[in-house]
Amino acid sequence: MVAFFGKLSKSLVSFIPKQLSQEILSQKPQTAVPFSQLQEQRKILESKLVSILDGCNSVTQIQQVHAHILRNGLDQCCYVLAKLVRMLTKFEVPVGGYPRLVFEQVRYRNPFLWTALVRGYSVQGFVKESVFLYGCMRREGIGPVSFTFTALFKACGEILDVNLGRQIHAQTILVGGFASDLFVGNTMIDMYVKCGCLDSGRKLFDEMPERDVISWTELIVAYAKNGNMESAGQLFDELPVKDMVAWTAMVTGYAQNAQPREALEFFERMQNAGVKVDDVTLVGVISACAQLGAAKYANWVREVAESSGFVPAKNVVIGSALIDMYSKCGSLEDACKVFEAMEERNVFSYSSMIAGFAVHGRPHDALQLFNEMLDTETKPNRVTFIGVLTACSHAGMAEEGRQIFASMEERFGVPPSADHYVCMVDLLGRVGQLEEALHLAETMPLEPNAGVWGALLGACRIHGNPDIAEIAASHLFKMEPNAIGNYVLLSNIYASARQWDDASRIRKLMRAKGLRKNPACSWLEAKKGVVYEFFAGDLTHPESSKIMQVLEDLLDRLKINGYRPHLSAMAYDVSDEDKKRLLLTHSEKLALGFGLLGTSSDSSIRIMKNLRICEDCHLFICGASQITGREIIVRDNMRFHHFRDGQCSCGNFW
DNA sequence: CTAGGGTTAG
Repeated sequence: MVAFFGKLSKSLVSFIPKQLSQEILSQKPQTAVPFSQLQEQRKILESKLVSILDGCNSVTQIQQVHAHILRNGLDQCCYVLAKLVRMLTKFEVPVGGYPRLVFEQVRYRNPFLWTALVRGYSVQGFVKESVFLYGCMRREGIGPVSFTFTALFKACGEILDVNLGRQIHAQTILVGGFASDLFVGNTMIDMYVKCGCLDSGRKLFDEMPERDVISWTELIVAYAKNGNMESAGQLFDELPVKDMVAWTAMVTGYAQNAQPREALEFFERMQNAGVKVDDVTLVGVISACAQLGAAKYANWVREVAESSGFVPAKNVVIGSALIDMYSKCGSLEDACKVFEAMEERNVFSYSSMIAGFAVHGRPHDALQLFNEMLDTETKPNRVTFIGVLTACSHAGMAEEGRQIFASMEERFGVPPSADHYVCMVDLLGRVGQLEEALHLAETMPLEPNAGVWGALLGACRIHGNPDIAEIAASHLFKMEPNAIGNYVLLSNIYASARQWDDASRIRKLMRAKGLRKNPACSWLEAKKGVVYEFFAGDLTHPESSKIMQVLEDLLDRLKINGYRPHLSAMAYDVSDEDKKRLLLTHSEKLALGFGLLGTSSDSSIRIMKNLRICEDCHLFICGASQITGREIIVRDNMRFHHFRDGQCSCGNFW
């Protein structure tokens, strides 16, 4: 019987279309007897079978139960069969096949049986069919139950069809009573916010007769995703009973909105409130630590995770988050260790590790890992390719990059986005093919974003091409009129090309727009996790004279090795002596001087900077790493530079 | 049946 049925269902799966046929639905079904009015014996029987079905964890097991039902002439027990349909669709059995067949074999259909099918269609993404079936159900005079509506709203949220959602919303009121059902209300809020109609969701929330922590949390998350942490916080404060999920939503919300300190503060409050923490909470905290980029936090969060009993090797999400965090905190070794130890790896783990290699200037490791990833079942996604292309770009591997870019769509089904074009323009630009990069930007099939022109402008700085720089900048000034960096870059490109008038014209433009340079700032962590900050030209640090002495000494020794201060990019109308002085007090040099003074000679010096490292400092630190024999790691706002023995991992492209 | 998660660019 089982074998026979297995065969039958298989053939039906392939023959019954997923689209609903009018013919089948026009058969006359009849309303079933309500469960409460069933005979006692039948009640017991159905309940028993339902609990057996609940325990099934494969389609084969469900088929066995079904065979038993048919064998014993119970094929009109619609409560059990509704459960059966529900279980089948849970296992992603196509709803047009087997579950549909079960539905049709029952003559006396109850709301649960109908709903099971409505749900089935909706979870499999056949929303229109699901709604159509709901219409049929209504025509037959079958009243919906609350999860008929939750299924429909969930589907609308998936396909972002708010108009359909509003129609069904109207139905909940028309049919009566369902609009005030808590479950239905919550799914409606979720539907509205998923569709981007936060106001509708909020209105619904305000009008709901009954709300629970889930209703609140849904809105808190919606505000957070909209970048409105103020409203999220307000709601959170008003929330009478806060649970772990609500707290986590706040922690994660701050982390996702680039407010890592607030995220950590919230996490602390959460712990003080005695709320339990789980892996989801920790992922938010780890992400906040990644943004802070400090080893101090990295070590702290790892301890928190371990003391909460979460092992990175056994939790793929925690592991992936840690890989990202360690690589952003400058410790590629720790990132690798986590990656190696992981028992399961997915596209996030690989992408994070690949991006880690790319940003730390190890393109070959990135590409090797990409190839290893392809050997596994893991499919790369658009983010993976950003990492891979960035790696190619840093290694100057234009040809490999081109090939991978071309293979994205045809081999991996990932259509290149504007961001991938950014990588390609960057790739071509870095190797000096500026004309080609410009051509790509001008002819790409998508609308070029600011990143595309920014990459081109950056390449013009490396290769000193003011003409193409002007084209790129003209786009950028329109797209990002207030982004100071673009003006600075263009002005420096002009200055390097000795086009002083143009350079000062740009400076004037900046002034006219009221734009002021962000003060350059570098910082480093000394012992005990104390952070020291240095601003360019700022000699107020108590050890400034010692720091300057160290730098002067270094400068003298570097000059012997052939170093010359890189003055050309400075557009200031001051004497060369003053320029040299200004250069020597760049924030990253001050931090370096302090690092050489204040840390033991066997450890590496880790400096962070809020802007891109300057050309002169890059040269200076390269030399310093050779003279002092120290490893110096600088994280600027773009990437990591590992200086060792007079070489930098970025290959002088940055 | 309803709520919170990790990767990306100049």
